[in-house]
Amino acid sequence: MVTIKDVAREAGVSVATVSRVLNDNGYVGADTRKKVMEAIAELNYSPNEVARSLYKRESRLIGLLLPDITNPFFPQLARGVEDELSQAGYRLLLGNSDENIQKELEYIQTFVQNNVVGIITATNHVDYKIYEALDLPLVLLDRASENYPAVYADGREGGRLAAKTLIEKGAERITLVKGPANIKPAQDRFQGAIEELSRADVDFSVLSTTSYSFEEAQGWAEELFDKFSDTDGIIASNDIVGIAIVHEAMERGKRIPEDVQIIGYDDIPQSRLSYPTLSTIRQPAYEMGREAAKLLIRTIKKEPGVEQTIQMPVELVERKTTRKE
Amino acid sequence: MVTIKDVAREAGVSVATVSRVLNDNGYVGADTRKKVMEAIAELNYSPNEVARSLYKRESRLIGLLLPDITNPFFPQLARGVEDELSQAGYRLLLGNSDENIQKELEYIQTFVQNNVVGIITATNHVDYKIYEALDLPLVLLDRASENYPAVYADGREGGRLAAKTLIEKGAERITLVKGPANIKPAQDRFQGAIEELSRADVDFSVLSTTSYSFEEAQGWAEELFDKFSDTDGIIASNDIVGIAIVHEAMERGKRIPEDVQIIGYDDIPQSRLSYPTLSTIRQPAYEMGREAAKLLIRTIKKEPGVEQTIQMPVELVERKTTRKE
DNA sequence: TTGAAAGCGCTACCAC
DNA sequence: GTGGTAGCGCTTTCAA
Repeated sequence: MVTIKDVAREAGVSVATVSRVLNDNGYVGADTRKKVMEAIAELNYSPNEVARSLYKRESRLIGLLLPDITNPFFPQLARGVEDELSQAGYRLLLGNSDENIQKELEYIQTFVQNNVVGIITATNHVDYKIYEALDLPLVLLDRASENYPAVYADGREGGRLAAKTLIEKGAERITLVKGPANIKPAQDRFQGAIEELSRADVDFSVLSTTSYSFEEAQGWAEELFDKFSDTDGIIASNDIVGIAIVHEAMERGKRIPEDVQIIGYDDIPQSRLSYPTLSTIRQPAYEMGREAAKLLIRTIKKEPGVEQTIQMPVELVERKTTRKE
Repeated sequence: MVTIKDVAREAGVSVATVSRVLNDNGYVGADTRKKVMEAIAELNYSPNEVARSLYKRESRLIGLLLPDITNPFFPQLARGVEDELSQAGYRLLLGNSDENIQKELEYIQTFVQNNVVGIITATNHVDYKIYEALDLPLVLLDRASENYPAVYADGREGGRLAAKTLIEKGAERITLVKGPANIKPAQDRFQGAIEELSRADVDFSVLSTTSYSFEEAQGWAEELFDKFSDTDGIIASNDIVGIAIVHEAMERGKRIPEDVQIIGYDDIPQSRLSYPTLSTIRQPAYEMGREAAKLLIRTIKKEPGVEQTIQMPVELVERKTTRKE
């Protein structure tokens, strides 16, 4: 490993001087600087971030905690975060929590141990003491909170929009799929839909589910049609479940959208590829990731007047599983 | 921040002793150990990984470089890597390269700067000098190489299997979709398919594509049916493209698998959710991630007799886009 | 404008 | 068994 000492020796100066040119602060004579630059190039030196981090008590690392990167909504978020962060010179320490508080604690701890300068987390456990005790910029992603800056889309509004859409498009026996109880955004959109449905003059029923996953989505779809075979409008808990429902409806020979309309949530990339293509409520995941990163960076840099919360717009994407008029 | 000094003071011992109980090496009296443990608990101390890393010249960090986490094949790999690694006490530094050598270089450099103990990379650029110069355990994931340990599935065999399957199931005018030229595994499976197709007594044509992405998959599918409207068997470059093709075939009123059979590649989770469900060549992505992590850990620990290469089995998953007999 | 040296938090060597 | 201390690679006073 080539260190700052080697560079100093090569350039015939002290390490202090090398450090100065490295960080571009303090006075350095033009020719000295040149010598140092040459030595750096010559030795192909690049500074040890760990030593820097130790001295300054802060690294260029940021911790990102996500429930499960395997769920297609999250890679979008992650990518948004990364693109913004890496551009600003930060690197990402990634953890999957599986919504499991234990894992979450462990990751947060190792983030701290590694001197991260900030944390972005999609957690349902913000109110645990570990977050309170955290002496670090924290931004919530895809989650709202009273106590921390957050970037999220308005789930309640999204739920309302989904319900309203189906009602307007003439669905009369609506089935609402309720996502996992422990996932906050799932409940928000559910509440929004309930609100709108209750207000309107339609029959509706609720299918309660406990996961968002590919593995089980098929099961929920089957259960749905077994229990509510005459439903003519389905509000899915997310696009994965939505796509599974579309699939199951086709299997059962239902005509979409004539017999049954289906609306998803999230607008994950593959919802454009289902057959028929899935109408859905879009959350701008990639942009949310970027915004969260930007917000975090501004907080880290202590820029004045940084907003506490960014609520991203939710939007209806009409495709082929809802009627046209 | 509470440091080892604070613990030492609290426990009335020296930092050396605290360090010994922390690392569980050297002699420590039972009662002394107890006092130290209590002090640690009392102060809620956890050691600074950065300081450790600096002294030992190695961290508990591992760099993972992937082309694009947004492509649904990679989260599976990433998750496999993470699950195995985190269990062994390592944490993940993540980077997306977009197959871009510049970004790749930058990430590798920051991995090194952060004292990672090893790197897992899915790169097409192994032969660049940066990897050569790397004085770190490296394992390739989803890529083969003569020079480095690697975990991958046999793309050639997979390509053959895809072609063989379609031929056996009676396709007579096969269209083979060729993936991006710069992506090694895409070419392997293509070559395998070509090989098998050439050997058999069938007509076939090739559609050349330059991406794997959701955004463009739809376009490739349309182009395919525009150019080869009478094809009765399609070998997709991956499942994304496969799903897009299934979708487009349905749009065009083709019966699947009667009029046209389609076979994908990868077995990403959503291929079970297309309509009809996509037959495909499965790569065990999650397991590949795990194996890569295990291999890396064994290399780091310098265990004797570590295999250089793990070739994972490729497997036909028959679903509804291929005929039954 | 430059260099010497302290110190970031930790580990490991050497004394006792 | 335990403590003192050098030193990991760097940045930043402070003096010169």
